[in-house]
Amino acid sequence: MDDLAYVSTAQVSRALGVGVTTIKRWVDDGILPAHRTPGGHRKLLLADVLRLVRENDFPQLDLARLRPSLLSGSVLDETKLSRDLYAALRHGDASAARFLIESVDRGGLRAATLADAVIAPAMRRIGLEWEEGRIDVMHEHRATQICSESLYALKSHLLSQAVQERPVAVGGVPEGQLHALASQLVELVLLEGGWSPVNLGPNTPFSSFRKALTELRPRLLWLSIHRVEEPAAFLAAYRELYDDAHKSGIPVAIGGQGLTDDLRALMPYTTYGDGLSHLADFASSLHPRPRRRPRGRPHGT
Amino acid sequence: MDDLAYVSTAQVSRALGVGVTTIKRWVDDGILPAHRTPGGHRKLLLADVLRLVRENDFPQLDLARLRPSLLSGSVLDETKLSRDLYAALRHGDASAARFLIESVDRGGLRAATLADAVIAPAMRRIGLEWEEGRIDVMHEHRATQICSESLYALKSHLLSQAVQERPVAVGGVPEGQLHALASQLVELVLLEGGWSPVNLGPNTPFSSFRKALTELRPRLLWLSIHRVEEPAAFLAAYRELYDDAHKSGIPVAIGGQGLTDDLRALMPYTTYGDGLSHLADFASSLHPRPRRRPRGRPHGT
DNA sequence: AATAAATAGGACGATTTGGACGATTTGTTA
DNA sequence: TAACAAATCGTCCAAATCGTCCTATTTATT
Repeated sequence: MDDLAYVSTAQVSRALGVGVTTIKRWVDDGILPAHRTPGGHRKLLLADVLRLVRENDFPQLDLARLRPSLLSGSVLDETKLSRDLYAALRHGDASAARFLIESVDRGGLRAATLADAVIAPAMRRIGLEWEEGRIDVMHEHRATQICSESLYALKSHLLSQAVQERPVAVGGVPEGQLHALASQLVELVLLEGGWSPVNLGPNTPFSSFRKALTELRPRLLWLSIHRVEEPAAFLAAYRELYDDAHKSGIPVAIGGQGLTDDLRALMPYTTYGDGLSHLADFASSLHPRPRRRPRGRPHGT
Repeated sequence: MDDLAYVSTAQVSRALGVGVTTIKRWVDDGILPAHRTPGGHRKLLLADVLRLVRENDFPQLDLARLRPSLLSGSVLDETKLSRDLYAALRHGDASAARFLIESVDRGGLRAATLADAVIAPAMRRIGLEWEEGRIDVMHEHRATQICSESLYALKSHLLSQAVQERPVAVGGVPEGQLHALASQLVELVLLEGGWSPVNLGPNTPFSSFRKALTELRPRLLWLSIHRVEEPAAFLAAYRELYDDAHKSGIPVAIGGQGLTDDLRALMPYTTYGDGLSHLADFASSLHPRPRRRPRGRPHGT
């Protein structure tokens, strides 16, 4: 009875902007396929609705309202997801990539898992192919853009069901570095963990992070490191920032593939170099997230 | 049905003071976009109607009649919007910014207007304050991130009601340049104009654009120029790209605040340096959407 | 002024839509 | 398991919309 792939007539009618009676008639006339419960209630397969809307020129108000999972019952397999995502990114299929990434949310996978087990492998593989000269930078850029866009869509989704009163976390990608994707993933992980992330984006000077510490008074600071050109200068600047944060009692989480073991050994705490799952755990140790149980009849969504 | 986004032909005809038949004809002629129910009833998006009204400068518009709740008092004023957006960005109020940017679409403003009259002034003002040292880079970065996020949300919205069969346009920001915002706005403008934009993002080598030309066979290439460090090298690389595109018969649109008059004078076609409205016009000349034809007897014969 | 082409708008029967109604089903809570 | 509230059912009917045909108006050319 937990099959989320089904939607009711009322849900569809709201999403398509027509009356409930009309939906019922469409089903009865065979325009919309539907199953019936023993009691006679119509159960529409979301996939059918979406297909008909796309194939014909149906009105469509807000299909996002029909959020429940499209993956009827099938267990989410991160490995397969990652492979599918890789294929979609490789061929520049934006809508497929977006669908896959959003399905992660619908399927109840954690954001940290999405990052570590789905997106990271896919992007790493694309990066590898680029280094081997099997694809152009163009493909890599296109993949990054599509990924970024899909992640923003997902964030928008998480944001819509977020509660108030969240501790602030500030972070970004230090100066000289452009890879914004990792920082976006951190945003998602923190958002899911009940935080209010403020992403300063790529190429942000260390001084700006320090400014943000005093002005925004976050309870966590994160840094994504993609590659370190000059370790000495980097370490010096980082230590200064770290001292600042330490004085204010603000923990620092730093990670990314640019964070080599050599580097890590020389840095004061706290790294999440082994993946965003580490960061998620660390963050939730700072701010244990209260769990809610949905109450009452409304099964809507 | 008092659902918010859709209106009927009769409602529009009353609000605009024209006959119902006329509205129907406009829809049938493609002047006014509309969806169809399976039964054949037209469903017009309020935003599309407002866009038409705004652009054709209707003499008598009783739009308050259409949706009092949506337009309550707020005659969309780009100047005010821009000021409000500036304030939201300045204070890091992401949800306010997102609301403002989405309200532009609800109110029927064109994407090009959003870019030229709302976002550009707000971001320019923030950039100015930064140069004058009145705010930190942090604020500028935060504003950019918030803007970017809101624009992605808007794009996602436009995408959900897009049709198939769109010509492809490819573009991005050339190497050495990081300001991705402008390219995002181009994406929106093209999307609204019926294109399928492929954004290669910031810091894309010229060679990649050329690769994209042969591989994706776009019908338009766009470049966003934020700042040119070495004009000579830039011009050389650009000319090479332009020649490639020209050979394939692909028009090139180039613009951005880095495109000074000096530079422009030395470049082969087609610039949109004066704003995205220019780009929108240019793009729609390549892929014309149905417009109101001039009345009377056609010229010549 | 006369003319042709294109748009505007009213009228018609036929079709579609959506709200209202009491009866029934469904999922959660006691 | 019983009780309950929310959601859905089927049916009926008024209102809205459809497509078509016909005529009036506007506009640019002759």
